[in-house]
Parts: sequence; structure tokens; C-alpha cells
Amino acid sequence: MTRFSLSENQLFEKFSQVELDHLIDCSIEKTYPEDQWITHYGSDWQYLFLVEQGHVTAIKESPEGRSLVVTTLEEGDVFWGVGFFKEGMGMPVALIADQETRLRLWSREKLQPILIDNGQFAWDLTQLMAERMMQASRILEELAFQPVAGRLAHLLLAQFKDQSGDTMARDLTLDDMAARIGSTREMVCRHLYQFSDKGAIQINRTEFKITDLNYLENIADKGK
Amino acid sequence: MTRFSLSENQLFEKFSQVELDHLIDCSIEKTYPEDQWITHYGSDWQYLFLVEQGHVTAIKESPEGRSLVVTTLEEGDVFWGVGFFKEGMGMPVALIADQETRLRLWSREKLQPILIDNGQFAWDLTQLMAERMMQASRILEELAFQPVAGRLAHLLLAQFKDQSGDTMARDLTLDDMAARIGSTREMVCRHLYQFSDKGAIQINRTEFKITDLNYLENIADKGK
DNA sequence: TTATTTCCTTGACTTTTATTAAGAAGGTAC
DNA sequence: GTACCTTCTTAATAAAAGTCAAGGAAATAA
Repeated sequence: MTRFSLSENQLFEKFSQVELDHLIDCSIEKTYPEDQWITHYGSDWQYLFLVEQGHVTAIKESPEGRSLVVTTLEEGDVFWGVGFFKEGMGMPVALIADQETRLRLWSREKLQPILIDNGQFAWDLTQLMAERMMQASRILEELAFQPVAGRLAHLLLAQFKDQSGDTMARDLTLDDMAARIGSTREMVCRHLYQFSDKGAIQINRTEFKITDLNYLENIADKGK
Repeated sequence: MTRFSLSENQLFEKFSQVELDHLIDCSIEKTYPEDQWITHYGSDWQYLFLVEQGHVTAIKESPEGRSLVVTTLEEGDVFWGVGFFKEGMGMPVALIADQETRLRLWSREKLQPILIDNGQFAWDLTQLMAERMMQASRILEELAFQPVAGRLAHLLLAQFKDQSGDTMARDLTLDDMAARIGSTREMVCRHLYQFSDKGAIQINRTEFKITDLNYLENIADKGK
């Protein structure tokens, strides 16, 4: 049943089996069906968790209905609510299981004493936090300095660079892409066909292919 | 000479005098003249520091010459280069002393063993990091969902709300404001006079006054 | 004081992005 | 197959943001 075990994550690899067992004792295992909200924006959610199975999207939503996907969490990823660190701080994003997902959760209450007791563990956690901070920083930069075309080119490269030249099914909807770059489906559609006009990609209603990595990289690097 | 002492900062308040002395022994004190660059974007800068005196601006710059002020650090604030946590990670912002500034710096090398040894210290540091993450999150939200007018209104409120009704000197230049909200001086100027047309502020070349907090708050809350 | 520099203001114009609306293609359920 | 639903596509239009250019006010230096 376990798809992903604690010891495989960098954050837990330094623990002995006994310690791991204790950590598991302190944790809650919880399964979320597809499209279930794990926590909402603004809620005081005091957990740190490991994605043992499935897939989670962290998303910001504006009251006008626009949304921005900030990060996605895969099997083996560790994430947290800010409330885990500072009581009373509301979630800066909502978390949604976009497949059936199993999380292993630790409440602040249970884990904090262990962290304070184990400086190495706490230190390793700061490193994870630093990585997340860099992620946020990159998004910030794109949003501040890059036009939509650049952000879209970057997204295409990040997601499909390794399959460059292959014809792929369009598994991300226009809305998905728009949410990842902070724009609208229409803009994404238009820019995709613009890329196509320039020969950078080939695209139709259901599939597409990257034909000129170089061009996309140029577009993505504008403003960098 | 010391304007700000270690023990005044929340991060260090739990240490005994002996420990504080040791921390000071491990640190480097460095003074930067006005407008000096403390570190550049992208550099592998492995320090955590306390601002003992002066004022530091953390800024992102695009090659096209636009810039975005991400945060400002006052006396007593603690900040760090990402390299302090993860070797090889380049600074996501540049740091500039915008007055004569004295920092107390700890290299990763010197402080990491102390953190690993002292879980409480490491835990307290994670809290600071969580706060910074929230800051970044708020900027992200504004940039993604709020138009320039909203971001500007928010800036005015954040900076001058408490002096609402008073006539103030315009100490922030248009460029300063533009950099804080990710826009251009012309846009800022235009929106300021637009606010003035609506009776929300009074403004001339050298001074201004907030006359309708409510109006500004409405504008700032659009998209929230 | 005069010269010089920095900063503010404005209008005209361009570019980018978003909105609205309509229709078509593909997939799914019956 | 037909009806229905979702997603994609495109055009027209509007709104927002940015750029360029010019001129003027204030501050600073000589």
C-alpha cells in the first residue's frame, strides 16, 4: 500500500529506523479524493506533510476568479502550512488534491518538540524552506519583469523540453496553463499560435510538438 | 557606538550572555557607506546578518532596467543570503545599503554548527523564514491580481496611513514608488493625480496629504 | 547667483493584456 | 447516433500599462 516511504525523503534520511517509527507514530495519515480541498486560503493550518501518494496543487485565487498555481507537489515532496511555524498565520495558498492523494501529516504540536530536540532536523528543514523561497522568487521575477509570451515559453520549456521534437497530447488545458503563468486562456491560446506562426511549435486542437527550442529559449530569456 | 544590540532581537533573546558573547566572537562586523552594494543578484553569498545600524534595501533588477524592491530592512532586522542555507544557490535579490549601515554577519560555516547544536535557535529561525515567505506571498498576490492603481493605493496606505490628514513632504520619489509596486514613474505619477481627482489625496510637486482613507482602501482591496 | 542636475508632470502614442462573444471541434453520456 | 458538455479558437473591442518626448520646478553644486 505504501507508495512512498519516509526514509526516501531527504528530510528524513538521517533518522534511524526507531526514530522513523516514532515519527510515524506522531503522524496522521489522511487520504483525499480527487479534487478535494486539503486546506483553504487564509485558514490557520498547522501541519507539515509528506505526499506519500498522489499530487497536490498549491493555488492562489482572486475574488474575480483568476487563479495562480504557485507550485505542485509530487510524491515524496514535503510541504507545510505557514501556521506550522507561526501560529495564527493564514495559508497564503489553497491546497488541492488533483488526484486521489495520501498525505502523512504532522501537527505543529507534535513535531515542534522533536525539531527543537534535533537541530539537524530543524536545519534540514530550513534548507527546504530556502528552496521554496527560491521558487517563490522566480515566480515573482517572471511576473514582475516578463511578458505573457515569455512566461508561457518558459512554462513550455519547463514541462516539455525533454520531449522536444515529439508529438505530445495536449494534457494541460488552456486554463491550466493560464493559471500557471498568471494570465487568461485566450491569451495563452493566442500566444501558442503565435509561437506556431514563428515555427517554434506545431499545434492543433489535441496535440503539439516543439520544433524550435532555441526560439522558445530566446523568448523565455527576454527580461532575464 | 552600538546602536542595536544582539539581545534585542527576537532571534537572539533566548541566549545567555555567555552565548551571546560567543555569537559575537563568531561574527564579522562590517560597515557599508551609503549606496554601497552589500551583495549582488545571483552571487553565492553565505551569510546571515543582523542590521545593527542603518537601512538595507533588497531589490530585484531586470536587464531592461526595471527594478522591484522586495523588502527593506531596518535596524534590528535579521536577514540572510540563500547561500547561507544551501550552498551554491545564488542571491534572488541584491542588497544595498541606502544609508551608512553596519551589519553583523555570520558565515554559514561558523553558524551552522551552532544551529545544529541548538534546535531552539534553528526553530526560531524557521519562524523568521516563514514570515519572509508570507511577505513574498503578499507581493506575489498583488502582482498577479492587482492593477497598478491598487498596488499604489496599498503602498500609500502602508507607508502613510498613520499620518492620514497631515500634509507630508514627498520623500519617496516616483521612481522609488514605481520600484516598490513594479511599475514606472510615469504610471505612478498619473495614478497619483487620478487619486487626487477623486479627492482621495491632495498633491503637488513637493508635498501631499491623504484626504480619503476609505477611497484608497477600496482601491487597494480590489482583487482581494 | 548661476549653472547643473535631479525629479516631476503631461500629452501623444504604442504595445500589451484582457474581455466579450460567437462558433467549432472533440469527448462523453445516453 | 444524438444530445450535451467541455475545451479550443478567433475576431472585435476595450482597457491597462508602458514608452517617448518635452518642458518646468525644485534642489544642489559651483
